[in-house]
Amino acid sequence: MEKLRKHIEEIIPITDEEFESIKPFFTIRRVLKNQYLIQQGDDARYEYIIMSGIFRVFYLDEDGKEHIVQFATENWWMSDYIAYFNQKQANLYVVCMEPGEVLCLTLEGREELSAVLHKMEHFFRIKLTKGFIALQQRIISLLSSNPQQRYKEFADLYPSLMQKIPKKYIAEYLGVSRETLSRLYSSNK
Amino acid sequence: MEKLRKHIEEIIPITDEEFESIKPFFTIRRVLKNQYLIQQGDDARYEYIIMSGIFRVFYLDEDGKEHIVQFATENWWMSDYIAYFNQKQANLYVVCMEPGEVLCLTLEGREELSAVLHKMEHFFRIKLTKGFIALQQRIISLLSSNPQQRYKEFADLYPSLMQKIPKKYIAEYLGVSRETLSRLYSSNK
DNA sequence: CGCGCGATTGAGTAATTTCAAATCTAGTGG
DNA sequence: CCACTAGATTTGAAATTACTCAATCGCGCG
Repeated sequence: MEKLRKHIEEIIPITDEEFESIKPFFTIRRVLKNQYLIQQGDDARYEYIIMSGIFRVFYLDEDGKEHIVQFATENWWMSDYIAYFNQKQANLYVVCMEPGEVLCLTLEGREELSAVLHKMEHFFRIKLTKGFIALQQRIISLLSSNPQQRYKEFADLYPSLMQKIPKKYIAEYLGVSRETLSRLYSSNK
Repeated sequence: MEKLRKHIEEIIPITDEEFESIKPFFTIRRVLKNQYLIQQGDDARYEYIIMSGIFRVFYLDEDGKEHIVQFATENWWMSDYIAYFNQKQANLYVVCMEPGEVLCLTLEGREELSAVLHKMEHFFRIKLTKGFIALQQRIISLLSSNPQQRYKEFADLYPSLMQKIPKKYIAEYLGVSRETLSRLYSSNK
């Protein structure tokens, strides 16, 4: 839980008392490799803050092909946010690639925290702002860069993930087939 | 300005007094067709809330090709958010396609409003949440749908824009050439 | 050692882009 | 009202890019 406090205080300092009131909203959960936190059809009851481990969030299309919405490691947030915020059934999957621990937060918890503690609403807003920017960057990248450039951008942005994640998932993140990705970096240095 | 109040109260009710304190943060600006609100290299001083008119936000790549980040009409927000939130120089362009009026808000204004009025921080958070979800939807669409499906999704989502916006910009939004887009709906009904 | 998963390679195919030209349309000025 | 123009759309054909499918290779783990 100390990690959570550090995480919050990267945005805004809080008192011991405040942190004590925040803690009960989060529950900790240990996750094993290949375990699913969310599957299509589930209620997306929680969003997860990652304490340790590596996860991927993906959409499975009608042809059974995976498309990766995001990777997530320490201090990242993840959920099927479309389902979570609208309290609908999940369309996405969240699965563990490297075992670890996550903190779970319900939407009611998030909203109550925001209502009761202005600082927490601020915290969530700032996190969302950063998330929003990151998504917009990715859209621009998808629209304007070819697969080769996108691969390079990804490698520059997330060097640590490059090491730890099978290339085929990176391909699914970039929106190319794994064969194409393989050819990109074998040919072009 | 009454429109602004209505816009805010779609999320959260405010008192007359509160609205009076909010108003001074916004300045109104009339915009002509083909006028640029932001150009690459500018300071992205403002975000804009659209009272009327139609706008597009786009990225111009090294080949001089446009890639549309978003369209915007009444009650939408727009800016080069990457530059705005980081207070860096803009990489994007914001240009008027149908004349109208916008409200302008600086980042300092946004932050001060958020700090002083918890309700406004709430308002911004909720708006960001919706924006975040929309961007994620678009990423999933870009990854998992072919141009034909994306075109249909766009038409379903924004039927009014279909009428008012030249097809070539829709192509740039969907990430296909205008020729390809043209062929899509000429062949496939 | 052998299995299973991931990565690579090759060949053929499908989709999209590019470039060029023709057509269409809305707005302007005579 | 008509002719003209600029921009938008469509069409055609060739070139490019990425995909699919299939086979092979490589490696870690039991």
